Amino acid sequence: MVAATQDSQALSVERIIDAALTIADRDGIEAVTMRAVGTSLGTAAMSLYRHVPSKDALLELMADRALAELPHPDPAGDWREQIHGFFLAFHDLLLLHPAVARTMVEMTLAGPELSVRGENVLTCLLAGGLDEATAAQAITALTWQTVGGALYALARLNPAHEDRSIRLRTLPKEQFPSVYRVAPFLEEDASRDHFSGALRHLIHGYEPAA
Amino acid sequence: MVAATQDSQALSVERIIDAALTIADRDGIEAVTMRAVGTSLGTAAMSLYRHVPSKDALLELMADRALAELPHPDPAGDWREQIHGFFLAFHDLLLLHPAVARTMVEMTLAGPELSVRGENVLTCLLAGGLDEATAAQAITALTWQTVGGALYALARLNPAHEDRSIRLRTLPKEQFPSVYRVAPFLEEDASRDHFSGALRHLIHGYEPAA
DNA sequence: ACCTGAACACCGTTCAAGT
DNA sequence: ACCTGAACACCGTTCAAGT
Repeated sequence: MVAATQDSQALSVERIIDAALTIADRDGIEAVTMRAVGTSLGTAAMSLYRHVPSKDALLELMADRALAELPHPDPAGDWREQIHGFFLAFHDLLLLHPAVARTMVEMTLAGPELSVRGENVLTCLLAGGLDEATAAQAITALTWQTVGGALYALARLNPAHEDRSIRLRTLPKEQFPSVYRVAPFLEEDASRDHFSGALRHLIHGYEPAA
Repeated sequence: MVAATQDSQALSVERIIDAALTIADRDGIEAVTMRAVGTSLGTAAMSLYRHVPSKDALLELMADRALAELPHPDPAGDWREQIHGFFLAFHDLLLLHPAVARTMVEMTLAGPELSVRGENVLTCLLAGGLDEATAAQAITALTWQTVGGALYALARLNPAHEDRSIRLRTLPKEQFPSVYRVAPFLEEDASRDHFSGALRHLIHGYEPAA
């Protein structure tokens, strides 16, 4: 009649995805092991396999769940602004859920949440006057720019990055004059504004010739 | 004068890198284990640790070795052509060495081979009239576009990709009209020309205002 | 019928014992 | 001084035995 404890609550795909995302956001994607997810739900690791076929499938489900927080670009608005806003939000979301960025490069995602946004993005691009071939190319380019930019920002956030800055400064100044001229901008925090600017350049590159 | 031993038994960092790259190119990055590399050289896995501090370090060394095949962009030539040619060659190289593409997103690479090309790329961009901040942004954007594009092409080459095409066609046609309009271009082989075109758009986006 | 402990076939890396 | 087998602390996943 009365459930013994909250931990003994029925297992479900939803609860498994939630638990895995919590671990990933807190301790990183490498902390997401079937044993750890099981333990956090008070069950054996093997019980998860009744609801999820494999760890890879779980990673995809986690990504699609996180992607559900993305806004929907509005084809009625100015296409440049809609595209810019959407991919900036995408970038922000990947920084919040580093595990999703990693999953996106490991697997080719095509979950329901991403599909719906894809439809809207393509509608915006077509409404902006891009032909079908160019729109296909643009959505790919924008996505990789976003995932790449997020991975780059994430790499700079972790401690191991210090090594890289140090290595940059050990390059002989005479042989690397351009690196030294640009270094202050390469070393500055990979900020939201930085990515936002790159995004505007990319969108500008796809502007149909007037 | 000590004879340079062509002796196949003499272990060295160079031979370890070569053996690891051979395995990676033939069987994929997941086949690169310390045990496998050791076996292919006729030694125990543990012997490798005398020449290489860790597996991660080996992966970085492998990437830098492969990157040595890259051309050097020429700051004296037209900057658009030089940049385009260099990143297209970069793309080709990543398709030849899939392991390198993976390593580039896992770690922040800054080996000697990449540093030299970075200097030349930046010199081209500065010569093209980009200011320091924009040049820093552009080299990052171009790199991620290239790595992302290569990973995307590689993902389409492996068998698991079929699932994705199938999933795309199961979307309800009425709710995904734009996806269906663009689908033929999304599904066509991610060819060299496809990437080349995206690269031109990106470079065009960074063209200084006349 | 559902759950799970033990086990399997792997990893990277440590360490002490081998030559 | 060099090398390496065994071992440690992990993985994802299978499977048969438990309830």
